[in-house]
Amino acid sequence: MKQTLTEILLQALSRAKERGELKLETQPVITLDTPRDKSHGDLATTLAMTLAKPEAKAPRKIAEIIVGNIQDEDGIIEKTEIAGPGFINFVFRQDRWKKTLFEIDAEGPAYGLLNIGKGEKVLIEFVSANPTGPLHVGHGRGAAVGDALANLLSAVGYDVSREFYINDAGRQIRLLALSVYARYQQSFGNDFPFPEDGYHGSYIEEIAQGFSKVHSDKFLNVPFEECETRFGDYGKDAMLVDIRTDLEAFGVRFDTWFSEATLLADGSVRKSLDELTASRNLYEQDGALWLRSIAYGDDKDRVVVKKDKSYTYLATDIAYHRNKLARGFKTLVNIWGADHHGYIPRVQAVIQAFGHPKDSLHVVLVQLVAILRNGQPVPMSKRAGNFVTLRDVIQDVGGDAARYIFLTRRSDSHLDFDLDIAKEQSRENPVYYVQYAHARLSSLFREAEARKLAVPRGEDVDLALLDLEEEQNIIKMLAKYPEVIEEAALSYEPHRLTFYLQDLAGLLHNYYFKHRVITEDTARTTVKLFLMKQVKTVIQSALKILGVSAPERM
RNA sequence: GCGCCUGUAGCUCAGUUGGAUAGAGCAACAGCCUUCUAAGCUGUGGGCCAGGGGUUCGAAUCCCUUCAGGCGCACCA
Repeated sequence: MKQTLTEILLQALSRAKERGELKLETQPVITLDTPRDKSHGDLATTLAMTLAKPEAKAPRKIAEIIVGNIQDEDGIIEKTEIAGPGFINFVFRQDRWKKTLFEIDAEGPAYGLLNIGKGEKVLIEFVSANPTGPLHVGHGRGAAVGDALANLLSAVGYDVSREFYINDAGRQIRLLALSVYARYQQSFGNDFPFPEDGYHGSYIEEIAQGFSKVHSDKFLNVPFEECETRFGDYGKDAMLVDIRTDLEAFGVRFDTWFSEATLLADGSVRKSLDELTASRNLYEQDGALWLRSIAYGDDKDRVVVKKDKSYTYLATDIAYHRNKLARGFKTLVNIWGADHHGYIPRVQAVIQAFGHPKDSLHVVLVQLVAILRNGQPVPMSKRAGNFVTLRDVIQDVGGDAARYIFLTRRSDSHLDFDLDIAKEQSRENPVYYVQYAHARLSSLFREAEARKLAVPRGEDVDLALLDLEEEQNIIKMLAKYPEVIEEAALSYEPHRLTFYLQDLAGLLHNYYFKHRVITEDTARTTVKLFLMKQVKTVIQSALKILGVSAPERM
């Protein structure tokens, strides 16, 4: 709808130019918005006002010229109106709106899906939690946002892969190994000192127990240095199983689990650094090897190989991102905790050093989640083993509610997750409002079936019978769905979809309360059922993208 | 000290990328079930969009500045 009107306006502009009524030295961008106030029409443009200055004419005058040149060959416009300082408001003919109902009916679950991405490959990396402890709520937020975003990008035609990057190299794994080793020793009564900065959570004891079940006391007299990888691998694998289980319970599945350690093992890191040295993106100074990140907009150059010849974290990240690009992904999306924001320019520098445009890497920052209990913040420290796990939250408030809470906020805004409120108000949680709308519709169709009413198809209905204002509003909301999908996907903001759903469900509840769908009037019943069918389709589609279930009964 | 994010109703948050009279959900108050699910609907109250300055036809939105909160500023990962 927006598109056809844009074309009509473009034609009007070129006609005005031909006639010499407008100069149009530069082609203006045509923006069309849905006005807040319904009396301002279905769509409005500020075109005349933006042209006022370059044309040196009064905005209303320009608006008149534009309107005078509009040719509406297909007859979709009911009314055009110049308002206020120079808005041009358009009202569409009602039958044009109603066509969207046929579209939805014909396309079913495919309604709203677009092909902006044209099958281009996108890699979205998210969660990527260290395999040294269970997932906490913050990871849950990242998982919800990443998964919904992946769904959105698929919906607009990208070929999306989900990836979990496993930080299985480096000091934290050694620390994990030592923590498990210590608990292992202790479980046999040995007075082995627990590392001060080790992982104190009770899950370490469980891992140690699991280890002794497999290996019994075989390693009791082996010094840590000789069996570090044994304990490290065991602990890491156990944690990964845990993490994967939690994510699946949360409805999130990854296409690939990418191990950092393999980058070191197969020489990728060395190869990447050689490549960057050859392209003069690395240089040596003070015995260390540096990346020229300043050249790409970072505020300082960064060390990749330390004086002692060991790699920094950035070195493996260089290899990792090179690997991503080599796999043919044109767009890389990384979902990071907001505390990593300082790291963005560095990685964008890496991308550019490999000859790719800066914006082929898009980082979505997700603010950390503050957990509240009894209105008080719960201190969280992974080392101290004191934190609220994702698993706890799923058990407490349910996966659907948790996902929805995460997705009802812009990802870079702070989030207070009050456990008590989430639990107490779980029946009044906004997610139920939307799900309830779906359950009501399902129930409606069960009732229709019980009365032997067929689910109507396009050819059976007379849309002229949809004459209520509430019905108009619902239809217009349904027509907006593709735009919402597009905007949410292209701005990487899945929360927009939750707000849309909220609005749509609100209209539905209001309509459902005021008007009966199934009545003695067969023709009206049929067409109303037809409308309801399309609402159900859209709610289902949107909930699916958010990763929230659409229950048939509640 | 430098940088990033945030500041909108009592609370939690949206705000169509600069548009017309700033919205929703909770919470509060007053109503609505004989009829397709009341996890719903209707109504009321509630605002110096943190403060100040600027840009222009027009600012919650862009720029400058002050204040407040959070987070970063490693040859850690």
